[in-house]
Amino acid sequence: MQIPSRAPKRRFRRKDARPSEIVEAALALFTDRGFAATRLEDVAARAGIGKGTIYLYFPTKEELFRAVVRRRLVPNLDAIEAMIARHAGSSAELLLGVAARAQQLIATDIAAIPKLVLAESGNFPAIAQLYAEEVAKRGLAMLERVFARGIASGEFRPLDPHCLVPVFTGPLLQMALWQQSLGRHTDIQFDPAKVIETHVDVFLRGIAAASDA
Amino acid sequence: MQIPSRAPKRRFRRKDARPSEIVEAALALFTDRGFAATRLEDVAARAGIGKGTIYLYFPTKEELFRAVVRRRLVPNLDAIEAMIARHAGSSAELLLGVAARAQQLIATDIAAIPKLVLAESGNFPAIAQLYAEEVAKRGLAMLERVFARGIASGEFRPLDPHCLVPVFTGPLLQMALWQQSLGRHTDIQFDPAKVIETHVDVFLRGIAAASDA
DNA sequence: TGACTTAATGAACGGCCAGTCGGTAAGTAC
DNA sequence: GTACTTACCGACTGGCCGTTCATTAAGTCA
Repeated sequence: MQIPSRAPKRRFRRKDARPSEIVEAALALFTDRGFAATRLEDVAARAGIGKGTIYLYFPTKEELFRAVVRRRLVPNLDAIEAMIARHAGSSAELLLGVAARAQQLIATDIAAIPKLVLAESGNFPAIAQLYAEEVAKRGLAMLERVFARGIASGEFRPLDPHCLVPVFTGPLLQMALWQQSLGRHTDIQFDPAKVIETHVDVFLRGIAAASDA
Repeated sequence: MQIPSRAPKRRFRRKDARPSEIVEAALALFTDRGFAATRLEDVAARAGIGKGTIYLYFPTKEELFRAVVRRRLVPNLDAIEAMIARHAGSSAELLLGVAARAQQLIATDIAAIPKLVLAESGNFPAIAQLYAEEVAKRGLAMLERVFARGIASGEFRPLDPHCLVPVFTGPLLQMALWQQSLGRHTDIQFDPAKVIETHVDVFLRGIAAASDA
């Protein structure tokens, strides 16, 4: 019934490489169009394959999104977790390291993922849950421990570690979101490196136990 | 051609009240479904009118969104601006007041607007621009002035006022976004009041010029 | 009361796209 | 070579929803 319209394109069979290529293409398009507005046909085109091929590897568009989060974001969290585990110096130095790492990530396309999750959490609870469990919960626990340690050692003031987490991450998140959304539609500019440097400076001074510069 | 199917619903003519009612219904639905996923038919139903009626007052769905931003968010910005203008005490007290005001707003449905703008900025540049010009730019200038004043008076350390703005607003934004998205899909809880209190405490101590508690 | 104005209605239209599936061709075994 | 397996393709379907517009009825005025 279907007349293969014209010159059929050259095919290659590469079962192993496909999933990563699709995830890569999907993140790139989700990043600048949003999840809902991205057509799977375009993802396929960018990955250099046909639309149907995506369905050989991912059962639905939503599952593809979950794969993007798992393959691109979670490994970075692992790396930060490892960094914290192996750290020996002061807690303040550790936070500086975490912030530096976050700043690196903000410069990559990975920074778009939080925006996407935020935007789609209403329509795709499964995505929100994945992110909450595998990203937010882990990151929260991680930072709470860092703060608790610094307080226990007398380095930081005795503030609630749970409350300190969003205080610390808020400005980092704001930089990531700004770059991914409003920053593209206005002449207002922020230099993420400078803002984060200021933030860490202010934050560390603000939680320091006593005399400290 | 169209057979008015069944018992036509009772009509009322209320030209003046319609726009606000529509905006109200739209914000409520946008809030928990997102902009793209909200059907105009549902907005109409919630406002107690027919679908076509919306088009008597708003030319497109996008324009309706712009109206939501303008009617609900901008007046609050005006209020904060006025508060700053009339303030006489220290800059630290002023920032406390601004944070308290933000905390109040976070408890209302207005907190959903930033999430919506963020989410749709890619697909609707006009919305991003409206927000950037009439909300972000004004808010930025406002806070920069507060910081500059505090620095000039010797109350704050000489940090870059431009960089301080996202440092100050980041945690506030994060609380608003958390409540509107992830907070609904996980058992991780934050008490916005406590987090903001901690933030302001840490922030003020972090930017204070010298000895100060 | 009847003529007129205009707010309000909702069926129908048109365009879009996730997901399906019959079919093609690259690779493989013999 | 021939038969077979399976990665891959893309036209098509079905449903959704923003927008239109012919029609209806509420209000107004003489």
